[in-house]
Amino acid sequence: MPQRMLVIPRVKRRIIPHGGDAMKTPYGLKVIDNCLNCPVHTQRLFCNLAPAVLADLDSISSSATYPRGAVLFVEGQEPRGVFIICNGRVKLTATAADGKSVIVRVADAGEIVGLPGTISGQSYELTAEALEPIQANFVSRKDFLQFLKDHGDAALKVAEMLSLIYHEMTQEVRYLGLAHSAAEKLARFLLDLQPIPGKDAGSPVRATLTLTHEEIAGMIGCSRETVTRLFASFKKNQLVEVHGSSVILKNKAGLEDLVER
Amino acid sequence: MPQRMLVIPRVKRRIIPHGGDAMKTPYGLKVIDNCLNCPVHTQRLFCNLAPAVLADLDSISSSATYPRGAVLFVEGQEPRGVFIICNGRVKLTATAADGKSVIVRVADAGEIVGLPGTISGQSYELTAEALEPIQANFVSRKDFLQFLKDHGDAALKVAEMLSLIYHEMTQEVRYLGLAHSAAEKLARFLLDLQPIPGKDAGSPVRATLTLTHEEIAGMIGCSRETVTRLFASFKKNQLVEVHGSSVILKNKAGLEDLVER
DNA sequence: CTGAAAACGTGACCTGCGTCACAGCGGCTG
DNA sequence: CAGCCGCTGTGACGCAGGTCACGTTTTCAG
Repeated sequence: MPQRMLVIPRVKRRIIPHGGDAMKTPYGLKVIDNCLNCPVHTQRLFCNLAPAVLADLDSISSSATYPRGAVLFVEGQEPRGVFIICNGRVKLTATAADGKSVIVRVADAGEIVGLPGTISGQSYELTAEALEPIQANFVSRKDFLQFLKDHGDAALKVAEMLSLIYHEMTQEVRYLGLAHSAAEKLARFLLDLQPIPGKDAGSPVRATLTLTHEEIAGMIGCSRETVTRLFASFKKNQLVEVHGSSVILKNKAGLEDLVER
Repeated sequence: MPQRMLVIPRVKRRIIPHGGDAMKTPYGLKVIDNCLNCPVHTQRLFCNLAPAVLADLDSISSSATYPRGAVLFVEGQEPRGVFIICNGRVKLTATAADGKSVIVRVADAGEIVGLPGTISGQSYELTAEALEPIQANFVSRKDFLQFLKDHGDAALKVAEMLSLIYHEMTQEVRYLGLAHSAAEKLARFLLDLQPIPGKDAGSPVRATLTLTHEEIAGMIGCSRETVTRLFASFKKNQLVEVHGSSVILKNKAGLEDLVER
């Protein structure tokens, strides 16, 4: 497999517009220019950390935007540091020698990628690629480790984050190891989607699905064709409805049946 | 599936004798009675931590021994705390509703189990069961979190451990997701075994394998019969030799071929 | 708008391995 | 020492889903 470029400049997919009125980049991102103001940080990342600590983090991080398809790092690389995602999503994949790959996790805004490698010093075990145009803060390994040494509470927070991504990884193992059929895996995948909070009382769950069939196949461990076929069969059986990029789980109980059994 | 007892008192397997001249329990363990003296701690666990910190840890941990088959915790339980394994090995499995299970990781002496759940507060995601009679120190969640708050360097160390178990989990995903055949998975499994350090210069690698075919099947994600059949075929093709519980990789290159391709 | 590439849809084929069933075989245990 | 249970070994069978091949639709850059 040829070594891929670190940053693939091609931007293929339609830009997903983000709400808010911040400055727009060529990729349609709103730019966050300061860690202290970043809503993501205060909400999820290092919540409850003192502003002084955040300011410290800000001083060592450098922000950048990347187009869709940009590769933040490749598995096997020496860990250079962590990327704190401000905006957009990043997919983390494990790749085999023949190019076959499994999407282990999709990191959303507010999450950190490259954390385990950076902490342990072992080479990155996954490849990180932007699913959409993203903005991310990079913190070098050296600076980040020093930052954690200086701020014990941040270190604890990092341990918490590691626990969360460990949890997501466990889900992945369940997909790959504990399913009897591809249908079961796809059903579980659909049920795991974040429901759109819009109308919550209504029973048919809606969710947005910005992954291709091929990417879904990577996540649940089957071939692209199987995903296509299963979607067709699910539609026929009134389990789901697909309109563009939004999925409606028409019969949630039916999907749960597929998983439970 | 019936809820299993927390501790299964039956001891079926032959006791694996441990070296050393410490006191022997009914299970054949040598007992370590103090964290400060425990060779495991100083070597791997919280290495480089100040003795005062270790003493603190000692004061909040309670030691116990468990027979083979004892279940330290079950997936889905509220996280009660962590178990620091002093002696013996613990297998961590994810189980499906129908009883099918995947061994995610085997934790050796010096490692901690129950860490992610304890840190994040989410319920244990795996089930921990003693593969052999073990001795372990239990630290309650409350005490452990306080301990980490008090000792920032320990928190960093915990983050490191989490990174390591994350790494092992990644291996598991590779087994389950990126292999073309069961033969490839078994070959990778055999190559991942810890070689016995005895005679290192000799090319045929030796390793001890204290897992049953069924357990191996759980680790690489296939059926017990397939493991048996593959072992037979590997023997026929002069790839491995099995003598009791020790495995000799006669043709390491041949095994690597199976993995690479 | 328009052409090309990516994504989706579907049929045919075939094989790897799960499943079932049962047979030897140690080795605890009473 | 007898009987039982857990582990290993092997054959037969079937099918889920991978793979290939190709057509259609959608996306998007210039």
